[in-house]
Amino acid sequence: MTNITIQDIANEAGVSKATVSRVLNNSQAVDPITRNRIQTIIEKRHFVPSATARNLSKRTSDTIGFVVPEIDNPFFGDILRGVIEIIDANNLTLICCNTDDNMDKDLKALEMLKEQRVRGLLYTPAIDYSTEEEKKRLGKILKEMQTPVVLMDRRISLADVGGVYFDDYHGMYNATKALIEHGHTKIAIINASLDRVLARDRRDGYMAALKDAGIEPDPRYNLEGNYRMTQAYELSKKLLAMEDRPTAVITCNNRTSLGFYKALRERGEKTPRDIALIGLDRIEELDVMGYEMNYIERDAKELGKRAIEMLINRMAFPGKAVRDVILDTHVKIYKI
Amino acid sequence: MTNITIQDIANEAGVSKATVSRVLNNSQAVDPITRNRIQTIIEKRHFVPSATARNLSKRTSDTIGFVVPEIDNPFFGDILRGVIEIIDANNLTLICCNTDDNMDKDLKALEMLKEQRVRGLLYTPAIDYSTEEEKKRLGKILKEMQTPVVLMDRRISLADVGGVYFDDYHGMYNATKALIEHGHTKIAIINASLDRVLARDRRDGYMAALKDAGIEPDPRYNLEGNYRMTQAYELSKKLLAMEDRPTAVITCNNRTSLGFYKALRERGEKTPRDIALIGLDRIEELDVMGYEMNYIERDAKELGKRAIEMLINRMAFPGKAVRDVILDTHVKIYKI
DNA sequence: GTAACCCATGTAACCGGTTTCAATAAACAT
DNA sequence: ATGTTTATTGAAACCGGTTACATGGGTTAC
Repeated sequence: MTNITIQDIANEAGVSKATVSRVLNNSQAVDPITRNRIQTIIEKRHFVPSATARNLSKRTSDTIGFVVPEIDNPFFGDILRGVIEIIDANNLTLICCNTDDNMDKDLKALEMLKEQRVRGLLYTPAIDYSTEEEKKRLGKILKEMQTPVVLMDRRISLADVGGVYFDDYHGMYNATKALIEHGHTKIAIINASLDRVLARDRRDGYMAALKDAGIEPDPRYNLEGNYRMTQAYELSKKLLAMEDRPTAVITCNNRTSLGFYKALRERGEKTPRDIALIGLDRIEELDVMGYEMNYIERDAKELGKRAIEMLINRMAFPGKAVRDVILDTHVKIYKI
Repeated sequence: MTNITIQDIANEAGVSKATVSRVLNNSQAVDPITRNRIQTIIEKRHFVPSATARNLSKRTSDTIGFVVPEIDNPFFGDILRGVIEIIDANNLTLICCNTDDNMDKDLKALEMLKEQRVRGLLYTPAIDYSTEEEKKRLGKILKEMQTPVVLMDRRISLADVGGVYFDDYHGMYNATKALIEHGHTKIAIINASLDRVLARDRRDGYMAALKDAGIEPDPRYNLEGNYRMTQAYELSKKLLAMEDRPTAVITCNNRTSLGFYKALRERGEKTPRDIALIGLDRIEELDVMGYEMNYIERDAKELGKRAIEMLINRMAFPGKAVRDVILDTHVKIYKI
């Protein structure tokens, strides 16, 4: 009933388990005849060695942790897809965690992954931490994991932690610029919390474009949300109801775009007739349907690939200096 | 540099590692004073015991395998989300695999999960196996895993394997019926491969509705695909170009719906003006945008929850008879 | 013929936990 | 005071692999 072990194979082959282990790992010369005999038995018995025992013995594992805030968001789904492709190609194993953008769940997930002794960590931190203390705690836990960490999409400044990010600064800059070139001056941005570097980058790109065009930014157009559709919807509702409302809007992820659209639609309005929109991230379904949403394109699958590649590299060369990867973005305009 | 172990804690506390283990597991009475001392040290040192060692010693694990064909498809993303919620609540660990609907990758993933000695398996088999031999091989591997298996969404008849499925028969029946009631008689179905039970169920539901209405089915309207957008697109293109083409179409998943729309749009046509459509599965983005696609609703997240719940139950009561769960579907019609 | 070497394999310790069993001391009963 | 029970803890084996080191037979060199 119980699982067959290396000892069972050794017994049946009349050798010691060391020899079987050598066959399994191709680690030392084994007499071809013996090797053959052992391999035959292994196949006949469908013996698969226990990764648990191997990991314990080797004091390592081939397991990678993957922690993101919203696994059912296509953005992270695409990232995950990219990650898994490389994972498969390298015979690694992926443990997935979802945090709902809730730092408590982040910490719980990291704890669990430490317990699992993962070899590396791919991580998009929750948006909701704020205090310096929480940040410190996070940094400490990451350090304690004794394992390379690669951040995805969202940056936190921590020593020794690499990351793959999008160039949201220029994404926002170019999107804003495109709107300005089409005559817009009252441009709103539905951003995430400015506590976070990424959101500040986006705001900076947006501000820089305004400044370069000599447009005075209106603080009322500078919205802070949390990446969720519901909140973007609420913010948009207010925004659209303003008497001096903007003529163009930029969002900060796919959910925010949808939230904006929902609010807009409720008013019986639409883009670009009543207001212009440039969304952050393509929404595949809309594109296929021929629904022409302008967007800042970011290749999430590519980000996933680059992140896991960086992680594997860091696993291979632990000492090597960390260098972030910044991925380009492209502004795709149908009609403003 | 290396990880701190139970022995380190024991040394520092001046006790044996057995006692530390007892504290960790609350498994036996330990003098409150000793317990306190040990716990303090554990916290001070941020000791997290190795799951690997524990698993080896206990000859079990808290790890669940999750194998699906297309992790970046929102349908599976939703399932995954449901699964993870329950996983978290039960302090389990989830290993994710993607198969691209390719049975070779299925087998490779299952092998890997066996190696990891997972406690249970959530599995949506690839669509592309066909021969009896392959099916046998799959059954054998699943049996060899010595672990409960719960199938998700796609059924294969194997002894001792439970599953959670949607009632696609009635979904299709009701969708077809709705179309008929709106006057359609030439109704096409873009299905998956009829090698599979699920696709046959759907065809049966569709056929039954036609029969109940006294409509002779047209074999040319009975399309077989592979769940992918590209193929649905090709099939739809041909279908729409037929001279005696159907007046209504039913698809078999979200990708198929999009493929159909793409083909339709290329012809400058749209629903429901030129042809009626009922898609299988809601497409959230379209719904939010107010794009009124009729659909057969299936709650994928709920399926995920039910599947992992069933799995946990089977882990707890290994002997218990297997009983499948069939989830209802609802036809949502905007305009036909 | 013997020393030096190589090849194939076995022995045993080890990884970091859990668990059974035994030991000791304190508490209790008589 | 002595025997019995109970509470707390330690010693040691075990889980299923890996690996450093030892062993022994067969070659080769001289």
